[in-house]
Amino acid sequence: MSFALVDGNNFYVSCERVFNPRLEGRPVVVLSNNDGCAVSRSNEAKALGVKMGAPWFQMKDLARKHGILALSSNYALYGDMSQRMMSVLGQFSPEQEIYSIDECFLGMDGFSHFDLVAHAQAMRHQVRQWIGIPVCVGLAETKTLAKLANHVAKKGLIPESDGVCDFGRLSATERTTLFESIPVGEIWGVGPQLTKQLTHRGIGTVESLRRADPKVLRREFSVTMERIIAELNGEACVDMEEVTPVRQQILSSRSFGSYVSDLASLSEAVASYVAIAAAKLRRQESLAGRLQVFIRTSPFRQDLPQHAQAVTIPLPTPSDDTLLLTRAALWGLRRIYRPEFEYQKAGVMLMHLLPATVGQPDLFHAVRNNDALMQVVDRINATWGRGTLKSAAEGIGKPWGMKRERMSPRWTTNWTEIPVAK
DNA sequence: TCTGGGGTCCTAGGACCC
DNA sequence: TCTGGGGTCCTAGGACCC
Repeated sequence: MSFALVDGNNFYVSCERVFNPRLEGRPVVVLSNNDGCAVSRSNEAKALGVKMGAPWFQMKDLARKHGILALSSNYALYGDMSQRMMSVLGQFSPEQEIYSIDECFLGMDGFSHFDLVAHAQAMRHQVRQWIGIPVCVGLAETKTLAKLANHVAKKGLIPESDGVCDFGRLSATERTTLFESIPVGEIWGVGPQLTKQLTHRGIGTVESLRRADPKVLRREFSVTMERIIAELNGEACVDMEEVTPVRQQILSSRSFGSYVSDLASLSEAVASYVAIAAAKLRRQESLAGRLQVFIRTSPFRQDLPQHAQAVTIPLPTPSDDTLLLTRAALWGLRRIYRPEFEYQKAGVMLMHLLPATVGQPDLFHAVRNNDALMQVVDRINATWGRGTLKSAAEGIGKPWGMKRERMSPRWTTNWTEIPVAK
């Protein structure tokens, strides 16, 4: 088997730079919702020590001192740029798995007569020219190794690699030397906890994990660890997933722009999250058997009284009806709500999903379910934008809504915000 | 003042079945 | 001292990913 992993460099920042060249060469970060944490950083920002996920309010001094520019996240822009990038990359292989907003795997089986490195350079060039996003490419015989090769390409660990790394071109000893220099935590699937436990056992590098006994580590950790070791040794255990599998749960939650303690605002928020989740549910043609509502205060504010609670509501029959789901959610919210707390976040999770075609309607389905209405709502919102048609329970002004003070325009998805050349 | 959102997989343990 | 064997389903919690 042979895989390529293509990954956009500092993806959100790169999207912003496409439409605002003044960001080029400067330290830039893109913040999470509510302008909370740094989730994408330009190389210049990384060099200044801005860590992934660092709370922005703690970095204000650093930002002032070095002129770091911060932007609110603009998912309309990133989502659209992602689709464009993926469609260009999809032309370089018959098999493509879109793994996240900024990366995809390409199946490279049958490309053995190609110069893979030249092929990868062609991808980089094409994406850069047509979309404006810089990407790196990793090539290897398993997905785990392709991810690792991508890391090597991005960090420039092999001189003159120029954004592409093909493990197939390394001799056995070159591989060993390289793997001995990479910490075990860089491996796909090895997070902070496993890094700590592995290092404790004297397994601190990629090479030492590759040579570890898979049976022993399976007993001490889990099958996942055994698979990782096999993949590091070139035995492919994880195949391409070309059709995105339907979700098994759908979650919609947000932090509030400021703390909320009244039931009316919480109800509006919960109703809004139900609408988002239910629309996703209908798009994948599923029904939900259960719905969970949760609310919580800020865990970072231990100086304030804490409350976090969830309630799961089994639905009488599986449903995808926003109005019915909203009623269930608000019923649940009233059960867990306590007026004396300052809530920071609420959310709704749809669970026990099953395909709409096998859902068993009960005798009163036709009178109670709003199938036709939902279709109209989805169609109108698809044409005119999310939230054009909504339930009154969602509220109008949404004063509890997200803080986004530094948002760039939706350059590519909204006629009124399209860039103008003067 | 201010700390993201949305997922998956795996394991353990309890309830329950015959 | 010793109390069957084999299975499913569900939930909670932990770890990981981007």
